[in-house]
Amino acid sequence: MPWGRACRRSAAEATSGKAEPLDNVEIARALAEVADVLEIQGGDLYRIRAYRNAVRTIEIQTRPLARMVAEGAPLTVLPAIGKEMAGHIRELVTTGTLAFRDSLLAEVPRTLVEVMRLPGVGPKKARKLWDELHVGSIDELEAAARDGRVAALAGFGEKTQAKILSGIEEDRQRTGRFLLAEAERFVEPLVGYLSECPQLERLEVAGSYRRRCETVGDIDLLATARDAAPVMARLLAYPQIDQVLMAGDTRSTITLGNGLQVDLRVVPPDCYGAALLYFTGSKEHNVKLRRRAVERGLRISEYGAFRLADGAGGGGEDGGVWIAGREEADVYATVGLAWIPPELREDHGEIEAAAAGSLPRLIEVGDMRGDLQMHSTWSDGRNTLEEMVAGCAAHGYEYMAITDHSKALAMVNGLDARRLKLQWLEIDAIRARHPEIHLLRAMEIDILADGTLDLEDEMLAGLDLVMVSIHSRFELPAEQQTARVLRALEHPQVNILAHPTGRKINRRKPIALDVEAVLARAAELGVAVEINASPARLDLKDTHAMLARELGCRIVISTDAHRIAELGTMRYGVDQARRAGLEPRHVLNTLSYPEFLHAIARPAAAARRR
DNA sequence: GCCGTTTTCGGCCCGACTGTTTTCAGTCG
Repeated sequence: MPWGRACRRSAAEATSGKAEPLDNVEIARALAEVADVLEIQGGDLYRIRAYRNAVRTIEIQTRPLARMVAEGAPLTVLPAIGKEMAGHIRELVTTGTLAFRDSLLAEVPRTLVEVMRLPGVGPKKARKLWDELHVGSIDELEAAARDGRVAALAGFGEKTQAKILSGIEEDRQRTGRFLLAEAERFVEPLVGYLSECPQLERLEVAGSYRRRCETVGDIDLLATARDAAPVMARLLAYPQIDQVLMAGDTRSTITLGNGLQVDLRVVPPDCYGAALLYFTGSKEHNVKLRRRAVERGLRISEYGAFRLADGAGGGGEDGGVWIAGREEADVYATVGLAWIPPELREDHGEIEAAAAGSLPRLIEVGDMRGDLQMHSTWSDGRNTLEEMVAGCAAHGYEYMAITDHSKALAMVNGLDARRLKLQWLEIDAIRARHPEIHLLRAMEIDILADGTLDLEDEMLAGLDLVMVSIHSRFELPAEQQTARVLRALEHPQVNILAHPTGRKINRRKPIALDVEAVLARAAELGVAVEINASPARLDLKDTHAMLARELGCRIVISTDAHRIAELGTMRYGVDQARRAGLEPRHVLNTLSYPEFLHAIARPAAAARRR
């Protein structure tokens, strides 16, 4: 097959003079390297951040900066690009290199940055490892740690050495998958860019992205077009391409600057539905679907559904007669199934449910009537309480809870009883000014190491909503951690257990917790559990949320927004709820305000049993 | 280093806690 050839732009080509000018990916990478080395050198934090902000801007530009430079367009109109950055960009475009970056890299190797990212190692320790052991990469660090050279360094010790080794181990096991939200940040501009191609008819992102998995490995784009060539040409001209791995007539594979691999296939309209089904997966879902087809004398592939001649086996030279494939629903219909929402396609019982006509009416963002976790400038939020209220009102919510941190989180200016009372005064005033939304007095209260709460009981009684969560002592053994959480749930004032496992996807493992025991007890006590919609948390995760539903838990979805813009992350929580098969009736904050207040209250019987 | 102000510079998260080490980097939200 004429899949084309892989090609890679090398730095040598870029600097050879006859090559094309640097593209956005290379420009962003050069500035990121500056930020990395400045960090190791202990440079000014705000200066480092300025470079990182510039990188973020460049990463999502769909216009080539080189063209802007060539046309003399002002670069400083772009956010986070000032005089200095504009100068760097012009230098990179016109000379292919950046003297400032090169001078920084003369002092430390760029692989030292990976060393700095290990847990327990920061800029200072990375620098010391380089200066004293000449360790400049993860591999070199592993070797040094194995012969005990790391522990012998001043400022290091046996435990640090062991932590480094386990950190390297974890780093190696990391999946290389991207957070869904992070992938989205790169995919949405690409989809918008491709959509401007006049020959393009339909375009959809398939794969785990479409199933709304919490992380995605790569991106599968599926398109139909009368003529595939202009669509492929437009993809290959995308300014954010890092490498072209494959460039064929109907299929191309590229990587973007952040390493995300993107596959584009152009298929004929007659098999678009079948191909979308095939490339959306999951594999397990497809396998079961194909088996169901075989039972009915059919064959389903990415090209369509085919009726096999009597006695014909699957996969033979006679592929059967094409009977469907234009739309996904047509293909499902051939095996007697209703169309199944992508989020459910994990072979978790959705095919049986579709066959029985009992697919859930999945929850949607539009069902949400309130947001129940967010922070303001009273603790670590970036917007004032009133700004958050206005933000929630703009989202059309009927109610909201402001949940600043409690005093145990001193570093985020957590509230003690005195400041909480002051906040209540402000809440009273804001309630008067914002009759359009019900503002609940709430708090995200730390569960202390022994399972007690970080707020006095008499203050708890003054809250409309008590949310509890863990922000410390993540490493407790399972038995102790579970007992800690269970003790907190038993407190009769507690309404919601927030981000129950405390995980940060790709960054922090969940706490050792008997999730089933906690969910079961929460269900008995009438304590709701949260699906935290923050893209890096998504906690409860999909399977835990499914378990919560099965156990009869009350469930809420909230954003944990620390600024107005993050109120929009509700959709990621809803995505996970959909993957768990949740309907609006399973989620308390789809209820009207009076119904919600009634539903969130702890049943008296449960409180008495304490 | 950028931004926004109301044009020449201050704000931009940061500061208590932990573990390891013996003075401080890393962590947490």
